[in-house]
Amino acid sequence: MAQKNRLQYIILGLLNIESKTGYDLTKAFDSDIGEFWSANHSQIYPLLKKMEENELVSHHEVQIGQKLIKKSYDITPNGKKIFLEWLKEAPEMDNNHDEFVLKLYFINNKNSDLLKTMVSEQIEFRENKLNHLTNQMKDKFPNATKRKAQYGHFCVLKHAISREKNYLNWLKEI
Amino acid sequence: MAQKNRLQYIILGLLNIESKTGYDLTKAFDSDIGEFWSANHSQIYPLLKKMEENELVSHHEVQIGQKLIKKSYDITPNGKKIFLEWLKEAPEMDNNHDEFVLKLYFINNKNSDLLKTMVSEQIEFRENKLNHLTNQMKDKFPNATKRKAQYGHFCVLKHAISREKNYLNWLKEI
DNA sequence: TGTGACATGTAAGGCGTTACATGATTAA
DNA sequence: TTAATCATGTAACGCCTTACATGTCACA
Repeated sequence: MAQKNRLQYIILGLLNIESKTGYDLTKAFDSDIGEFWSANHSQIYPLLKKMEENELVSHHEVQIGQKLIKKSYDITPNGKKIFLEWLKEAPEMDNNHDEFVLKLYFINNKNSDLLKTMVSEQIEFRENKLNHLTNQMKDKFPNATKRKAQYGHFCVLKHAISREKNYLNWLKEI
Repeated sequence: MAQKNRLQYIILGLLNIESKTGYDLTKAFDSDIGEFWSANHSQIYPLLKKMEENELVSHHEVQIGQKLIKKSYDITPNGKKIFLEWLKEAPEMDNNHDEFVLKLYFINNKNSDLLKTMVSEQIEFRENKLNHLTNQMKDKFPNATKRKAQYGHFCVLKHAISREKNYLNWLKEI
């Protein structure tokens, strides 16, 4: 029944860069990562706890002021292993989230084979999608009358097409 | 504590076009609507039941073969009212779903004031976002060295920027 | 001395996915 | 006659949002 649990991998990816607190992670979702994923602190803190139980992360305490002690989380060797395995799997296409972009975020070597494979697979996937969409456009809106009768639908379809074209251009640049 | 419950509005919008069965609605999410929203039949059937209890929809039965009886759902006057109220509200910006595109899908009159207002508000919103992203780009990737060190992050940000530009072009065409 | 950012949690409940279940109809 | 599609449900469970709750620290 297992669902994707992608938040876990994002956290591992972020901790793989450097040790962070729950608060730091929360902020990351409001800035960088926020561009393609969101999460609240109320989701992050319990998950970190669970991940620590599963030995994917550990934490050390950092004294800040007189009283405040931060918990800074670190990725464990096992966590790294799990993260890298996930990164290598083919990204799943989900309507709501783009797992390809998510994985790309964590790939920093421009010349890695993984990157090349992922990009070319993604190009193929997107080309199929674009093809499907342009066919839909031809079928549903062959003339101005139909375009007018369902203007909203027409606009949305046009949007999807231009989005895919733009996506492809971007992919080909990489 | 109420969450958005946008699926309900999509169903109302689809039934507002014409009477449909749960199966028809399910199929709609695999084609047209699937471009920007997804839903499974296991979510749709119980929701239709609940919506009928709340008098947003009703159903009539249609005999198909010897034994099979379909339930075709119709929007009620109250359902229409609720749907139109939702359509008029400013779309909320959510990281996962684009409520603007969703609402646009249901607007068929090219010259409606509602469309004009929504589009211009959306343009403003997207321009702010684009601005914010280009600033981020300047801050984080001022030179080739930094772009190389975090190549994935750089690509993702470039993607977000080109996506927003593309979105704006599309909006301005409408 | 008070405001805003930092910091960390828990609880309730709705939303969405996956799986389980069953049966009818149509067309090859 | 059998496979694909049509058609309609329920159950389990994880994910996510909203709200509740508390306290520290830096700076003006």
